[in-house]
Amino acid sequence: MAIANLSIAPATLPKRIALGDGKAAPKSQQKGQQTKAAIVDAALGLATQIGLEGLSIGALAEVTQMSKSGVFAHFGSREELQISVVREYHARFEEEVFYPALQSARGLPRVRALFDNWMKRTSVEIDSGCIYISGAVEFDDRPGPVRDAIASSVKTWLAAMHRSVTGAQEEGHLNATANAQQVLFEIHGLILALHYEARFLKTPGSIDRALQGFENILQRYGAVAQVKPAQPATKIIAKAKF
Amino acid sequence: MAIANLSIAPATLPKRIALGDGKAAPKSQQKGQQTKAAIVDAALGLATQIGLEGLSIGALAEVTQMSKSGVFAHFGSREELQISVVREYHARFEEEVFYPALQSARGLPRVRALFDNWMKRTSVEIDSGCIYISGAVEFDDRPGPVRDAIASSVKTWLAAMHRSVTGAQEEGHLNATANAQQVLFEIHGLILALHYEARFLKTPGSIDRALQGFENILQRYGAVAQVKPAQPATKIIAKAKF
DNA sequence: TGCAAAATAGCACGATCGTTCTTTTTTATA
DNA sequence: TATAAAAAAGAACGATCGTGCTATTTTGCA
Repeated sequence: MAIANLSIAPATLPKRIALGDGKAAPKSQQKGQQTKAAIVDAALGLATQIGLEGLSIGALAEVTQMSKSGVFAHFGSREELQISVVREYHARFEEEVFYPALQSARGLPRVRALFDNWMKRTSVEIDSGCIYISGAVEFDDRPGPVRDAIASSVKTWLAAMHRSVTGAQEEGHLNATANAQQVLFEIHGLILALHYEARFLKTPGSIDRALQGFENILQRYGAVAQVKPAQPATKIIAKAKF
Repeated sequence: MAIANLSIAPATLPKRIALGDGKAAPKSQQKGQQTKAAIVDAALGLATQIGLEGLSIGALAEVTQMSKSGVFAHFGSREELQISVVREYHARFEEEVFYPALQSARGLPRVRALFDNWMKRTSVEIDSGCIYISGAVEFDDRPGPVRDAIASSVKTWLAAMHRSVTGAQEEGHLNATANAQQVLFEIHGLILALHYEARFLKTPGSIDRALQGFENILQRYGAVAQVKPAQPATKIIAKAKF
């Protein structure tokens, strides 16, 4: 199960075969997919730093110690390479941010876990860069499949966060009259401000400000006290009530 | 007087001579500065759409009906052209967002006016693009004078907003115990989320969400009711108290 | 009006880009 | 181990890029 039913098939990964499936894995291609995965991995590393548009096949060939045409052959076009990178990013985001949060109980704990994981990833990306943010800027008025891939991934993730918020409302952890879209917008703003101020402006203390902003949002939207989720968190603001 | 004492001299504009200054304006260069201003104007239009990195001298020459070398000669390097664009953007931002807000009274009215103007500009930039946002992504790990120019402009503006918030605290319009940096971070997040969701994701209702978010922030940080500033505003949430 | 200076155009350069085509090497299997 | 297929390399293409150099045009002033 992926973030949503419209999850993207990880075509670039070496097919993570279901263990003990009985049926032998399709043996037709092996080395190809393997090096393709290595190329996508390197491309993802380059793209997070210099952006999907800055990603060049020549530079990628140098990094992977391959020839330009050798790299190119795996994708058929630069655009297809970019899409593969977006898909790989999506898969890792899902694996790192979404899935682990499902361990937390439905309601406010899961909202907190999702945000915490999102924050952790964004904190790392202060150094490495974020494709969802740079890609949005690079493709915001350039229609095409790359833009569609990025937008679809982001929307999938935001929809997952949205579900967790409405879930928290249904559990009575958040004010039922609150507009979940509004909550999401404000949370999204915190992440974007963190990325901007920490990565570009290098403003110290940005992470704490994002965390504090999240607590402010929860408080405003009527979060009642919860036992903090298992993950080590930073600070508790909401007063105990239950 | 500019946003801050470290304001940038508008070297690219046709010298906006002080009217009736007595002294004759320096006549040594005229046509040159004039076409240079026209080039910068066209460059700004291109850069907001496709970014400072996407800005090419060839495309600029085509737009301005000039030769590549004719355009190039005015700047000496592409980097200098980019810096000129940033400076021009800064000047217009100042003129459009900062100065008009000084008409509003110190304190909360001025904070509201600054944010309203910022919102208006950002709303326009949903279609045209914003150099402070795209530039941050393009140059976030590329040191150099272009990055410095963008960062300096943004910091100047954020510092101006920061002063207005502390001013509102001194006037007793906002909670004196509030952290102004925190307030600014959250406001900045609203602008960034608006740009992201409206321009890239094309999510409807984003403008209203940013406006609502601003009211939420003011309410949280103890805004007492104010007579709304002269500018037509959208909605009042805070309850009357004074 | 003539003349120096400034502004603009023309042209070519080296570099890099994505892509195509052909050839060589490597892989997987019968 | 032989062989066909897949993977990778090599070389070249047209296009675009920023930039430098030289010629031409335009400007402003004596």
